[in-house]
Amino acid sequence: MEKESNSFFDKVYEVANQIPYGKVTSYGAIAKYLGAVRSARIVGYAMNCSHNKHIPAHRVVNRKGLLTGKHHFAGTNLMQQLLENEGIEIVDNQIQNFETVFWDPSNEL
DNA sequence: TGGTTGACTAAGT
DNA sequence: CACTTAGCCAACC
Repeated sequence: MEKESNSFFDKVYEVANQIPYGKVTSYGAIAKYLGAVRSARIVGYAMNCSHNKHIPAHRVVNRKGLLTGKHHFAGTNLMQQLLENEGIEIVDNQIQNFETVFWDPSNEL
């Protein structure tokens, strides 16, 4: 039951799990919370393996609020469907009112 | 052990 | 204002 996650990935998973319902965040925000703003790419890389974990990766988008990683989901618009199911409006793969639904772990945690 | 990759971000053209 | 280039850093082969 070791929760000591030495890997950067596991740290990302913990933060992603703390994303509240109906909210989204960016890779850079998670990286910033982990103290590695420049490792935003690593966060996205970690999400690549999130399928094995129970991580709401659909709540994590890039800084522009664009669903860049939707291609990695099962369906074509599965990621968008999940977000819309949480009350988030998405048009052209871009989150509307991004600032409204944006959740910054560094600010909330 | 070393080199490539990538669900990013910021800056430049 | 939109596209291009460069820097970043950890995991993967």
